Amino acid sequence: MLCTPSSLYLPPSPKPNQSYLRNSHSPTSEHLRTDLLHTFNSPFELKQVHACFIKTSTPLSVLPLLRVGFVCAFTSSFSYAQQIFERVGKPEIFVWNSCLKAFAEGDSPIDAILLFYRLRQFDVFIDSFTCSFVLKACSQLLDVSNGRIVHAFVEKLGFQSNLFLQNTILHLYSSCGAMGDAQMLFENMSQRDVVTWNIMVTQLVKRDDIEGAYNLFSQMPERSVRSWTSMIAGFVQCGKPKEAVDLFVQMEEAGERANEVTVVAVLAACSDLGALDLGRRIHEYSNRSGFGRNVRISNTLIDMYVKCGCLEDACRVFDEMEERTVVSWSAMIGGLAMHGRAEEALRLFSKMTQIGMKPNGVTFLGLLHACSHMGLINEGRRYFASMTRDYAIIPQIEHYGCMVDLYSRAGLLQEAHEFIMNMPIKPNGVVWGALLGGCRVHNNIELAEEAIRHLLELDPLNDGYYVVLSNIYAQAEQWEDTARVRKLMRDQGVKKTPGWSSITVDGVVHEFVAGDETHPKTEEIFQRWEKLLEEMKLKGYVPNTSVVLLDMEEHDKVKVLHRHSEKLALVFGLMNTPPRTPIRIMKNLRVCEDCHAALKLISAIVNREIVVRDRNRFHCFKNGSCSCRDYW
DNA sequence: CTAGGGTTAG
Repeated sequence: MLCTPSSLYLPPSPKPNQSYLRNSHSPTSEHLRTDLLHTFNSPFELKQVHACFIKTSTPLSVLPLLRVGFVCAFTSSFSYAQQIFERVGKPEIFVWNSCLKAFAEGDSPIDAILLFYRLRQFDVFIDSFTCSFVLKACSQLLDVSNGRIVHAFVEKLGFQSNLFLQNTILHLYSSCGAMGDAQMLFENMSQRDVVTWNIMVTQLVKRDDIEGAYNLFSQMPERSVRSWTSMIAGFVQCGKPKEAVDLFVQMEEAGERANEVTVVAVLAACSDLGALDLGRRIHEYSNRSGFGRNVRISNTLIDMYVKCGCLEDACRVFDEMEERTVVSWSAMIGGLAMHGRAEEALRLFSKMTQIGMKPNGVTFLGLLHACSHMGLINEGRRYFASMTRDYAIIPQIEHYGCMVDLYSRAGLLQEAHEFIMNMPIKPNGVVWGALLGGCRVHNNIELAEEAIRHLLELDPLNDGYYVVLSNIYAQAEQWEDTARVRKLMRDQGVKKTPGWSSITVDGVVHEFVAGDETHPKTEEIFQRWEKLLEEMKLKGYVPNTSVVLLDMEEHDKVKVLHRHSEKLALVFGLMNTPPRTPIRIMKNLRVCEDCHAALKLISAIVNREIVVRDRNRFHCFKNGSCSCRDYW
């Protein structure tokens, strides 16, 4: 087999710890470049170093053996390395194992596999450590074929009872998606420990089998923090943040202390739920536990505060970070965009590039969001062009979605349509949906019908598109067409997702569904609403019933309108929180025009800040206006 | 010198 390392050069060691070669008075300096000791890249250079060592009576143990291994393993000098290792006085396999570990954990795990074959070729004695590192490399590469070969070696060498190796093999099969093999191995293992179970739980989660994962989790004879964390992270990943939080509470009750990874997972759950109280509590816990400088935790905190509507807190976390990654910048830029603060998002981006931080695709998604939310057409165009030209980032379908959204919202519907037709990748439901949304705002029935033709094919079960279309017809007073859309929905078995809003008061989440009269405080809520309504009317509020699609009398439409979930949640919030405190509401759908107008007026009447987290952005109502500047 | 969990987008 031809063995060539995946990269010709290893990066030099960060800090040479032998300083006497750097000393200019040393006789070695004229024979040996000072940095060569740690950076030799060929057997020839190695021999130069070696010769110098002999001349200066330097012990061979000073040689960086990982480098010797790397340089010799893939050249004809394999036996040269063997000779050196012999003289260093360490068992040969010990040194090769260190090389394997470095390769397996570095950025070229393939080299570990290649080295393994070299070791076999030279009849080097293989031990259990060798197998574990090569197996790790196979897992990293999702290379189950080579993994099976190593597995066979493990059997042949009689390591069946080595639990470490069994776990590594289990990890190999499960992480490569060979769940059948993994399952069989798991069931046949003569002994298992907590790691065995954790591997299974984690991998089942990764395969989207959350039930299977939780089933195993429940059966575990003992659990470690990692078991809890895997399961919590699993619930977050599959969109069940409530379950994640519940499990976290159980974990605390079980007396297990959260570590950094747990904190990240729970904070992510808080972001999804908009659970600000818990988020703050975890933030304090994290600081108390000394996790304050963990970059990933800070990144997740930024996102948590952003999604809980506390942009200022997010900024504070960002500002106080000692070290920031591209994720930190992207999270902050995306957060500003979500809150409609486009100028600041763009400014942050230039600051980012000024300090030499390289943006990635997600950064640009945030920027494009900022532009589309605020109608910055030219800037959006510029950034879209720049990402490929200046940063070699290939736009993904999400970026195209943003661009179509940008054009469509701004009313450039023809451009949006042309843009879709010229896309190098197949447009998805989000892309056509963005065009459809623009058609509603700008009343373009023809293009809306074009969009829906594609949407019926791409995403026929998504109720949102039908609703938007019937909205468009309703606005044009084409009632037969709205009826037709309703029939289409019935035929397809699609039902409109009920709108709900939630508000947290004193740590308790109150949920309101549109039209809901089951809340114990319903009577008081309606009374308070009627009072508010009078004041709103004095300020010029007129119910906008065009958003009600049901076929009914006008005054019934008004009734439906006034039972929209965000209105219920808001009134409940006004009744149950101290005056002047901000009110935060979460909503599963987008805010309708009527609620938007109503909330603006109410914010002025009651002199409160009302923050609403919509399906795709934030609205911050204050003194009668909204942070989205009515562009959404 | 050996095994298992984590962040931005949706």
